[in-house]
Parts: sequence; C-alpha cells; structure tokens
Amino acid sequence: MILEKKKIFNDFAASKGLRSTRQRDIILDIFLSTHQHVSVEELYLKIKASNPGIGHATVYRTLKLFSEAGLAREILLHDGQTRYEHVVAGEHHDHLVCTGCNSIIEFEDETIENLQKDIAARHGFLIKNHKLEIYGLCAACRQ
Amino acid sequence: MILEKKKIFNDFAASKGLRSTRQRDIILDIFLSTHQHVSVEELYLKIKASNPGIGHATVYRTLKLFSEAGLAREILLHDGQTRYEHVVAGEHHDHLVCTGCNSIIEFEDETIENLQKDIAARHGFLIKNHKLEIYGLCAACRQ
DNA sequence: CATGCTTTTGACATTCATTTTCAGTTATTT
DNA sequence: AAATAACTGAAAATGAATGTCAAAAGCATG
Repeated sequence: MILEKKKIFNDFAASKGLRSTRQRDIILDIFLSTHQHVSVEELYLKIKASNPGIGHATVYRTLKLFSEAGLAREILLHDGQTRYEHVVAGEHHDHLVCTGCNSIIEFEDETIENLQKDIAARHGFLIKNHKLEIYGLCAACRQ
Repeated sequence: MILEKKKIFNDFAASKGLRSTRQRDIILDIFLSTHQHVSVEELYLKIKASNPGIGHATVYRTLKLFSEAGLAREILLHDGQTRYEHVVAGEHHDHLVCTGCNSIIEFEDETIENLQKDIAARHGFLIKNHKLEIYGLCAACRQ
C-alpha cells in the first residue's frame, strides 16, 4: 500500500521528467505516515524534526506534486491553512467538521456519490472531484 | 425581498446594539445587487466606484456582520479569496465549479440534503451548515 | 441643539500562509 | 567527469485578512 503509493509517485515523476531527490523521498515517507488532513505546517514541523535541512518552500512544492500525481488532495476548511488528505483509489469520503473542537469525522455514502453523478450528467458536467463538508457540533460538543 | 433583507439586517443590528451607518447601508445595497459568489475584492471595487471613501477594512467587517446576521454565507473555492453568497431562507444550493472557465452552476437536491441529515444523526452530530462542491468541466469546456 | 459617551470608520501597519526569486547544489545524460 | 537541466533553501515578495488608533459619526440625554 505504501509501496504502491511510492510507485504511483515514481511513475508520475518519470512521466513528467521530474528527478528523484532525497527531499521528495523523505517528504513522501512522512506524508504517508501521517493521519488524514495534515496542514502543510504540521507536516513541515514533522519533517524538520528528523531532517532539519528541508525548507518550507520545498514542502509546499512537493505537496503540490503529490496532489498532481493523485496521491493527495487539497482541502480547505476554515482555519486559513491548506490541508492535504490521502487519496485512496476508488474511495471517496466526506467530512463532518466540528466547529466546537475542530475534530473531523469522515464518512462515505455511495448514494450521495451516485446522486452527484446524476446531477452532473443532467448538466453535461464532467466530474473531476468533489467535496462535501458538513459543519456543526459533534456529539461531545453538543452538551 | 430586498426590503425583507434590509429588515433582517436592521433587526440583527438592533439586537446587537449596532449603529446604523451610511457605509453599512451602501454596502448592503450593493451586496444585494450582486450576483452570487462575490469576492470581497470584487465587492470593494464595485463599492468604490460609486463611493470612493469606503475603505477595505469596512467592507470586510461589514460582510462578516451580514454573515452573522444570516444574510450571507462565506464560501471558499480554490482561488484563495473568500467569497460571499446570498442566503435564501429555507433554501440551500450547492455548486458545480468548472475548473476550465471558473463558472459556477448551482443546484439543489433534497435527497442529498436528507441523506446528510441521516448521516449526521447516525454520528450524533448537529448540523449547522454544509457545503458541497463538485469540481470538473462544464459542458462548454469539455470539448 | 449642544454635550458626552460609544461605536464606527479609514488609513496604515501588521500578520500569516503561500509563492517567487535566485544563486548554489544535485541528479541525470553523454 | 563534464555538461545540462532540474531542484533546493533562504530570503524576499505577495496577497488576503486583521489589528490599531485617532478622527468622525451616531445616539441618547439634558
């Protein structure tokens, strides 16, 4: 699974004439080891812990590449930071975002996915990706 | 409809002890005259055309108020600017965003809304609002 | 309608995430 | 190993959004 993702990135890099570098390997490793929804800053700090040399800009640049390669997906919640989540082939999940404690619950719903396809088809629209976020209070924050 | 919105804002202002100012009236008028999804910058420019005195910060502050008052809703697409859309009571629409020409098609789907409620209920989650955006290519950009 | 109190405003400075720049470094090709 | 081109890190630049603060405007009161 991790190896598979590395292969996806290597193939992408090859197809684009990108070079294989130490930094990209490290960033990919650490990104793959994270939980969902890492902000760039979080990832940068994690990387710096083991690899002090790696700069801010490189992390930004590399995450963009992961997202082009289809390994990661940018998500914008409401805290002013871009976050990246892991893309799992053939799976798409959406988010319940708690505005009380900032926790995120993921869910999947095939019926919603299909309805979206219907709607897109009705408008002659070709879906590339989509994003559904439900904001509110989680069970714990409701009291 | 426009009068109704002004009343909503006036009531909100009254309940919060806010004052009635020329600037807020102007910004509300112009906001109500816009199409969906105005960015703060777009609105600011439009306002400046007829009212050169009004400053950037005031537009930001006032849009925040509209959104607290329930007249407007913040949306984050992918161009790094916060946009505001009009809130129509009892109605919620979602967006098909064309990454080719940046056009936005709105749609409504009650079944999706209901499925979201089911999902939230299943997680003990209290929905405040939600957002569904489908990215891809519109009919015109597909060729 | 003058007074005093409070909110609001606009200009400017500031912050913070992200991008750009560019000189030096590194990977790849020959 | 030399040539070429991509990559990197540090620092500067950008751009959206927020904070600051003195001056201006609203609003209640005498």
